[in-house]
Amino acid sequence: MEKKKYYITTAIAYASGKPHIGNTYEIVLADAIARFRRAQGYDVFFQTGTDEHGQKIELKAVEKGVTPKEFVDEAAGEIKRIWDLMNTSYDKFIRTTDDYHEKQVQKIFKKLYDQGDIYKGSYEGWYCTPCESFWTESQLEDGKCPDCGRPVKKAQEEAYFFKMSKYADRLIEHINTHPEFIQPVSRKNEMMNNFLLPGLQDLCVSRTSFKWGIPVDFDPKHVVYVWLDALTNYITGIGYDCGGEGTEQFKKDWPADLHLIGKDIIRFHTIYWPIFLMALDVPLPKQVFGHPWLLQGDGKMSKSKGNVLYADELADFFGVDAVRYFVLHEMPFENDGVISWELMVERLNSDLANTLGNLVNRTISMSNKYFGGEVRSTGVTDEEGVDADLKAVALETLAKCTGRMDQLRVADAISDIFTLFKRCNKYIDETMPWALAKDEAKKDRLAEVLYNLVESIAIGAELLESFMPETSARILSQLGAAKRGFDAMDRFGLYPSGNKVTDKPEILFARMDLKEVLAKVEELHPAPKEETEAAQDKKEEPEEIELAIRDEITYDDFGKLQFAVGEILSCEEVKKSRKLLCSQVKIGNTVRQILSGIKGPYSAQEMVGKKVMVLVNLKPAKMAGLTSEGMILCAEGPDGTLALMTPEKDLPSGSGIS
RNA sequence: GGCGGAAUAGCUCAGCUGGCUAGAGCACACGGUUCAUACCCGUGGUGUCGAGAGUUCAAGUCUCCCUUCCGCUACCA
Repeated sequence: MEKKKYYITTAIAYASGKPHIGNTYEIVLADAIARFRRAQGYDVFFQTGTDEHGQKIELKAVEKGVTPKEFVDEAAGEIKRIWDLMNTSYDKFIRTTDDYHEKQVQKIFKKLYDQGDIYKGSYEGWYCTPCESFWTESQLEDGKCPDCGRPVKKAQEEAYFFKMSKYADRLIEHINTHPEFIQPVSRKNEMMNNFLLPGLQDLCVSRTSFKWGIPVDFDPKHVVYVWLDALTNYITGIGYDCGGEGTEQFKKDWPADLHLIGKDIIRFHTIYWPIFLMALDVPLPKQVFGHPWLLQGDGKMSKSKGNVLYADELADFFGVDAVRYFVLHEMPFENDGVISWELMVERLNSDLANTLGNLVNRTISMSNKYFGGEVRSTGVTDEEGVDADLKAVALETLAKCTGRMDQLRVADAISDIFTLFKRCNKYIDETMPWALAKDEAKKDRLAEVLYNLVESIAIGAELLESFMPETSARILSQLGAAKRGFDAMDRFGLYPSGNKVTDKPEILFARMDLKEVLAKVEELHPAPKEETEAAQDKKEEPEEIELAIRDEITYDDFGKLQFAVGEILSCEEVKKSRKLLCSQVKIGNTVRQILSGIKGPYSAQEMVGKKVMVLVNLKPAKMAGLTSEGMILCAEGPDGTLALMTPEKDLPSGSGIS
């Protein structure tokens, strides 16, 4: 019988630096799902990789004094090293600098252009001269270049656009008829309400402001927009051929069964990606799951504090499987999870060392102590039904896990397995093997109890394989048990009677002392003293601002702007707006209402009484439902600090400028 | 501002289409046990189920309103 295929992907990691534990979470999650599907008998293909183009990488390479290619070679190597360290079983590691990928992206771009989905237009946006980069309105941070924080100016550049709206109706239809397409469903509503239903904007799919990308072959001053480049990895990696047939693998594996991605890039995967595929006449992936994030314990992750957590460091402390267990178990389906050294130690001690490790250890110890390691089924069962209950729990665990995994509720699946281990611990208390051992007549009963335990643990350990492969193998090996396969999980008693467990059980997970761990962490990452931190901040200050001169204007142009001194009579916060303050400003004999985005740096109270410069003949505008009749002028520092512009001497309100 | 979500034990959360004394895990306390990595098992707590009003024989569970938090998104002259 032919196995059913299952194609799963992670997002490809951006090769700009070392991935922290939050980034690493995704590959582990995907690995757990992939392994589980394999165990279920699916023919799994699991792809991951790196996204290696884009301006940020180009800049980082320059900073480092290497070529972009050298830069990404190293970064990709580091990412792959961590993926391997975490024992992830991916089948393919694609890099967007791979030649077959680049070639296909060019062909795709050309095809879309030829069929009219991509057209040449001009792109108006905000240009940062020093960075030579374009930004959209929404990319700006406080109206400044998000990369360097310097001012930007409006400019135009030639660019290619994709006609998104052409496919919008089809996509809406698809999403509505495939409720499982976007997971969790709350994300579906966000995409519908914010993008699809209001109408899609055409997407700019080329850049001329930097070079490190895949060139548009028929117009080489453009490079392909990184997302169009990156997303196609899902098909190029398995042998898609634009305009051709594609490989056998492509025909078999596409469409993908699951794109596993972070919740921050759902828009790209559930709107742009499906539309690109529609334009290429390729079927859509079956499901996109935007998983939540794993956050640092105190929320303030910063390199200077040394509290960024990396998978390799955590693995050094706790072991790979403990880290896998933590990230998989602590991540709920929809909410962000939290990781910290404290929580890590807590989980290790209570779940791994106490519940699981100790269970395996005590069971093997008893087998050795009472029967020289031989585990024999005698069929002497109890009268109260304790055995039956244990067996029932052991036999239902696979079905419970399967149900959870089908819903991508990986954390719950692990909990189900631990429910079995806890049941085993309880079983020991109920049967009290040490008491049975004192009575020679109960020896057969004792043997049966230990057999039931070993068998139950063997079942649990095998189920654990998808999540903690190494631990699973270690337990089975200590028990002297072989894997039976999911198909045989419906039977209790497959552990060969008379088999022997190891005579020297190893500790699976040693308990750790939180204080010791924290002390070691402190040694590795001494927290910088506050003073030095402040000193560092100061050092960064005196950088001179590079002035970007805008287009020259005439005196007449300037004369159009009417400035006057205004006195703030009253001021209040605009409710439900993040930045707006609403001021009543006396300017000469008039009073105007002016809104300004300065809540935060200035409170409503401290505004009152101030004399400020106002641009008075600006066309009134509505903001947050209120009318603003003018603009209060502020100077803005490179870091976004705001300072009201006030006349240096006290002048009556209404005074003009000269 | 628009759309959506959440508010339940000290902490993290379950509670589907309304129905018996509101649950789990962790933490804490007490008791039991000793095979085991001072471990495991059992027992326990006040939970105004965010505030208020309503529908109903009956409401964490439905409706309205309020408050607070969160997500996406727009704006921030």
